[in-house]
Amino acid sequence: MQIATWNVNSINARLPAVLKWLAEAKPDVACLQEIKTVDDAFPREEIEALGYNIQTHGQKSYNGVAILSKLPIEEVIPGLPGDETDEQARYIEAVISGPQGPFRVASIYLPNGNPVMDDAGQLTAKYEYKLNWMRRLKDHAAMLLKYEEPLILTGDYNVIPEAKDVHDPAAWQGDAAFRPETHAAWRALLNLGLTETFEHLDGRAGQYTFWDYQRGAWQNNMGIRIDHLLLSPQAADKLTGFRIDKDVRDGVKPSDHVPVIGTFDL
DNA sequence: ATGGTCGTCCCACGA
Repeated sequence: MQIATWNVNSINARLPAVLKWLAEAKPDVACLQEIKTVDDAFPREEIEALGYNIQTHGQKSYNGVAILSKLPIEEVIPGLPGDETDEQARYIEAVISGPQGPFRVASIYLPNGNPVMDDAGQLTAKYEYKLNWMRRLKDHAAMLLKYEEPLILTGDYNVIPEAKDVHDPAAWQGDAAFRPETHAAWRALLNLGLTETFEHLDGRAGQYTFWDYQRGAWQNNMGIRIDHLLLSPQAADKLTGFRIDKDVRDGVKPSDHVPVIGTFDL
């Protein structure tokens, strides 16, 4: 069972690249972020033709998340609980019918949070929104963990966990993905009892999931690791592999993120 | 060398 996450940076701009990768990698479940479209404009037919069921939580121009699954999708929760006034489409969760029983996945597009400081040296509303969103995610994850079922919380977390996960830590000092407050919120989430897939299986430095379009970042391997899979104990027990499909970054009209895939005996 | 690239949608803004 392959469960993937990929920030596609517009599903419609990325459709040829997404179809090519789905056909080659054949993930059973693919969580997409930044689809940048409303539900009605999602290219359903082309993706359904590859054998996927589709659930979207879209938004015009910005954000938007989706879950593609070759297996039946049962329950769907669009939107991160905890703030009825939050209008940004950054979370969708679904229960999937696996061959050995149901498991739960979430496709997460955690806020970027930059810029962190305003001219007066105060934290910006954008960064406060990121920190609040991370608190809401922690609260929701704590509730989900009580189900004691396989749970995979995956997506673009916009969090660089450690210095080894960035090409030049000094250059990213102060960025919203690498701030002490961000790291504290990240650790609080992990401390609920979630397992970080990459750290669990590999943990080596210099393996990235995002390279900026600017400054020849890809050509010079100036990347960061911000796309993650977090697992409940019941999912971690079934984890068998992990990979980053970094070659996708070399394709035609690539996203600035690449797919990240966990393999499970689920 | 203080720019540089995308995507959305048409004007800046977000990343």
